[in-house]
Amino acid sequence: MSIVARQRDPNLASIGTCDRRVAGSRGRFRVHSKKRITSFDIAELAGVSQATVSRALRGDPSVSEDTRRRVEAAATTLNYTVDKNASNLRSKLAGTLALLFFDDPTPDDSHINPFFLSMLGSITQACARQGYDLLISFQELGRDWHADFAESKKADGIILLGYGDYLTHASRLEKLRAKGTRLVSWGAVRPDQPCITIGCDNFSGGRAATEHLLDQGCRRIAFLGDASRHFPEFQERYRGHLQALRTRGIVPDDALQVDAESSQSSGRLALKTLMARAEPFDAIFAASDLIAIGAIGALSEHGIDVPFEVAVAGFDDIPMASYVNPPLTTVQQDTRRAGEMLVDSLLRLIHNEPVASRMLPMKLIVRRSSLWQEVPRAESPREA
Amino acid sequence: MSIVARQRDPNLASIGTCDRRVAGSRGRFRVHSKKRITSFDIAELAGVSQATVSRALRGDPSVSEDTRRRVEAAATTLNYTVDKNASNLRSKLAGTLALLFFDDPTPDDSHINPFFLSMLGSITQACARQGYDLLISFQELGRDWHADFAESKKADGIILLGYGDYLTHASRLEKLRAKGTRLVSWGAVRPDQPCITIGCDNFSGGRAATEHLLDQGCRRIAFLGDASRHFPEFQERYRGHLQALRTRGIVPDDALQVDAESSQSSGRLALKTLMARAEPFDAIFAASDLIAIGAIGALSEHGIDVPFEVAVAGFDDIPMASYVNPPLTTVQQDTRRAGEMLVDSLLRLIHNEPVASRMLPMKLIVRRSSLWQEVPRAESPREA
DNA sequence: CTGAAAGCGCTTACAG
DNA sequence: CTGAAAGCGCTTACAG
Repeated sequence: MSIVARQRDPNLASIGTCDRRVAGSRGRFRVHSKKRITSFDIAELAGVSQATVSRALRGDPSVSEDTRRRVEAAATTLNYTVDKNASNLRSKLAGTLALLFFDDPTPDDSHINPFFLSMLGSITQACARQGYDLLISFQELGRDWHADFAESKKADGIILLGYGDYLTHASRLEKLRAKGTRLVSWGAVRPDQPCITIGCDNFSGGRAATEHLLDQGCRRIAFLGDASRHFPEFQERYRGHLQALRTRGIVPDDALQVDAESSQSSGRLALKTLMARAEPFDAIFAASDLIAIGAIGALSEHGIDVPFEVAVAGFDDIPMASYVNPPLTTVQQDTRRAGEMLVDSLLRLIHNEPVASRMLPMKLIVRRSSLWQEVPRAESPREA
Repeated sequence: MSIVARQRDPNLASIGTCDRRVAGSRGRFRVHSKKRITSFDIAELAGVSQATVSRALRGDPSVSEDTRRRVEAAATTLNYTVDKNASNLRSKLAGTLALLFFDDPTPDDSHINPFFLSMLGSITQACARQGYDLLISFQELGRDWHADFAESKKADGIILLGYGDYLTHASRLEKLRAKGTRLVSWGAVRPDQPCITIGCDNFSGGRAATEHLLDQGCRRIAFLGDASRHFPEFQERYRGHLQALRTRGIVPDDALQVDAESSQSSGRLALKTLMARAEPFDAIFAASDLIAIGAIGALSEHGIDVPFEVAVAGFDDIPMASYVNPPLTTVQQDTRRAGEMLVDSLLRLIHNEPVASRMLPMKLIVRRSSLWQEVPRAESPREA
């Protein structure tokens, strides 16, 4: 045994001939000074092979309990950490998920949309619970986005997040899929989605919000939000809205739909556009809370009272919604659950387990912005 | 040249003897089918050595323009992406920063503190601008946190974020530093900080808020927030608060300070504690907006009007602050700037450039929650 | 300006 | 249960 050790360390032979103080001075041999501590160092200290160190540290069941303990002790002593790059290179796994975040940096708020911030938080936490790291990357929507994480082996899979214009993405998503990239996205759950998608039940949410406004006695409900194919989630909400109207025998009026993207400034602008049309309206269903909050601001500038003159409902239930004045009625999306589902689905994809797109239930949260009952309404506009 | 090629690919020799169809059928040689495309494939296609491919793709100036173009074309053709694990393993750089996020998961809000969410957003964006990826990791404050990113070579440096009890961290930070880990933290900028720290000018912020409240005529200003060494940022704000009082000749009253951590529920609780003490107070300076918002909620439950009976100021200027009722006077921290500074400082550290801790200027944002002037106050409590 | 060769620090068949 | 050996896909001196 000692012979083996001697063979391994040529310096050992010279110790006998060394001055005692020199030999005693640390660093005479084993001069790891600036060198990284590797599994070989642990192996030497624990008296096992490097391969065994690797197995022990990864919890391979074939390693004996006794050996594992010795290896772990040695690793602790030397303050050793496995080099992830080497480990990933060999195993072809990264232990990391990537979040591609698409944000249209609207000029007014350099702040990120609070809804997505909340999603981001829940995704991060879900990853942590699963023992994965999360790599975050912002992608400006306009630019050519690169999702090299998977190909470059930095991440095992990708989560796409953002109000996306999926039409412009479709070809890229297809390309990624062709390469075998594991991919899940947050968005509108539809049969034609190019990848596994987790999303809120936008249709039911839109219907519930509009039904609620109808229940309040509103008859001319404006929809603020881009209802085109470019914003499938908004479009679903709009479809739900239309369905609620039709079920009650109300003919939708195109003049009451104004495009808007999810920001306060856009909501404010949409309200002004709506006012300029001089169409009477008694309620607003905004495709997102930010739009709703912007619209409420514009309404109050026009001296229009919410909810007594115009009832307002939003979508998302961002934290701010319960603090605006009046508190905002909205459709809540369970971001915590959403984050969990996204991470869970992606991991299933990575492990080649069956996965399907899924729709998460929404919940209508009624707050003061939509409540007319308190004061009976004098002159509510009739249907044209 | 063709001889070299022949040596490289033993299959080449047999082509002549093969049935034409077999030789023609793709996959007879070069069976990359499931194999990853590597720099060797690019080298072959571009007619250069693998080393040259590596140089060309990294933009090494020694590569000729012509060669670079050929290599890039080949890479595009084969849809090649550099394997980051291999590249990092060799170069010992990750192109990634890690964000260790310390959050005390308070029972009431599973949501992340909005202030940090905003910091997270700005840090992510700053990283993107610098061409770095960001690895995010949640650390529960109570637990033994592991910052293995640097050692495991997944990240080139670490940003620490969170209202930290730095005393409990100090030893760990020291250990990391000893290992040579690049580290910057967000927090209280003090001479005794164990690492480079970027932070708001909490002292001036606290002073400004209290001076403002004094200017409004308030005389008994309660401070809601943990003012112990365990929350250095809150402590600085408290110190600023005390200084403002003393400058005006007001003797601080310990009975007006109530511990609270940054959450609404904690703010609510602190307000109740304060009320239970039966000490008169005419204003509240909360160490954070969340505390302030919680306190306002509790005040309104007690039928106490804000701002006419009690003026309130917070700290942070989270997005919600301008939407609560009444809108909250607060001390704004420039999160965008903060994120930039953190990333910038960390990169300087990584590049061995000189860096120093820095304090960012704050800005008092006066909103309605602190404004008494509108209605002259009847019975303001006198100093004891 | 380019190539041949070594090696980063692991994991994983293959043996025993 | 453990070891010897190969090799993951790059980067980087070292030559020329």
